[in-house]
Amino acid sequence: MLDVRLLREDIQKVTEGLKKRGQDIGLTGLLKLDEEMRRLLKESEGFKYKRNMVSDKIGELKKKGVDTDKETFEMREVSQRIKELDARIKELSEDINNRLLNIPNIPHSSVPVGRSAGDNVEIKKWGNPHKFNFPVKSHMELGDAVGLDFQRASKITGAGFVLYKGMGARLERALINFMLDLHVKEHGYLEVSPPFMVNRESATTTGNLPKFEEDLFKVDDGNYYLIPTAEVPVTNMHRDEIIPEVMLPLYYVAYTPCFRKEAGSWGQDTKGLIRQHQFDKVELVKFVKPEGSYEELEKLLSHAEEVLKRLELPYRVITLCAGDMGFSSAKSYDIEVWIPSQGKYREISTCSNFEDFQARRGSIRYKPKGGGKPVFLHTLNGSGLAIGRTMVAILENYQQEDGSVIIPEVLRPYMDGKERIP
RNA sequence: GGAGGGGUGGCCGAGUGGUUUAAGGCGCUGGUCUUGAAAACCAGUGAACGAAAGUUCCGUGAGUUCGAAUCUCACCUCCUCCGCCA
Repeated sequence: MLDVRLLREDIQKVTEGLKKRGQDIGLTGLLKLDEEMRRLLKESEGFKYKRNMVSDKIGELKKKGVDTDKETFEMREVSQRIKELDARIKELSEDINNRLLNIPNIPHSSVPVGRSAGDNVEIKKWGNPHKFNFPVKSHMELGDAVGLDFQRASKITGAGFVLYKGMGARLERALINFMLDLHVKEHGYLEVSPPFMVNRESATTTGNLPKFEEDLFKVDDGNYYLIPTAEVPVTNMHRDEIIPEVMLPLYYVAYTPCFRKEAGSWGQDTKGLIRQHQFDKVELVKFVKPEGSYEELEKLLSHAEEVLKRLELPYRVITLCAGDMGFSSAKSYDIEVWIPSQGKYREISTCSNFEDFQARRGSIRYKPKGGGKPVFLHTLNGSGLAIGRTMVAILENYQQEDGSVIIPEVLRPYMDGKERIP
């Protein structure tokens, strides 16, 4: 959420920032509402001051046994007026808030201008795609032998789900454990295992609500939502909290399944593991002071990259252009892994700095050491990594002519030393 | 699912209609004292809006009243017991 004060003080800057995203949002109406609300608030407070004074006086007079009918009658009207004003103020502030909640974050100055994925900028490549001297198979073709069962998942639930069996299930679990261990033991993250359903407030903090409700699975029973990423529950760990400065930075890593409706992406990646309604992901989340948040983003990115380096999977990193970034992000990098069957790099992680956008929505602040007012901190997160797509990359990049798949060395300790599946 | 009891500042805890501008304690910060420390003593210690005066916040939301932490209703949540259950 943007700061209303920024709108009041520099509406030009905000408008330009949003234009960079390709969004032309009129803000003058919002400013008018804000002005009116503040005017009424002043008026209401004046009446409240009066009410408090006279009410105290009534108390004293009554103690002395003096008649207070005149004052009581007068205050009855004042109270009525306050009630009306407060009702209007509440309406206005709800309206203002709703509008603010629907405005995306302003891109950081280093973010390239652009409308869509075509304008993203590649900044780094690592590893070389392997040359195969036989026709490469897709992970769907390879998957059968290692226990990927799409047919049965579809019978059990429907399209967009997968059933892992045998060594496939084992490989998935190995990936989760490998990634968690790396981030916990070597990168200094605290492992958390959060709820997989969240309430409205939590989904609003991260920016999934109110604008993107159609992307979420709703659990009707309790007004809960299945999480689309661990970012949602983990970021909300500190919602409505004021953290002592000495506690910062906070690094968390969480493994969770993720549930997404994928509304609006019909027809893309309909087959295979790339796009599923449910997939597993290991997610990195940081709470940091504003000053260092962009260095923290670089570090976060390197932590996610490290997973691919150790798995020896070729990848590249791109900076997302303003138009291709997520709603809440101020700057995002995508890591894309090489997919041999498609002959291109595909997204496997997004690392983002949200600055204080989410912190403001969720009121997540820290208390400065030397005293002073609480300050909104900066939140960041990134996949480290998406398990399903990592599975795809391993199956395809490590495939052998006979249809078997070599297990990357770092995963073997998690698989009883096995070197190859099936 | 049934029955009962709670939710007050960083923490503990008093407060059942009007000097409560939320007592008191602990913790924390600063000071005095001390060779240094501890102890003792003194002072200061929540948040939002506002230039300020001030207004608001005692789980949340409605209501009663001139006036609500305090009374009424609904909801949320925690605890105890019973039942069911991984």
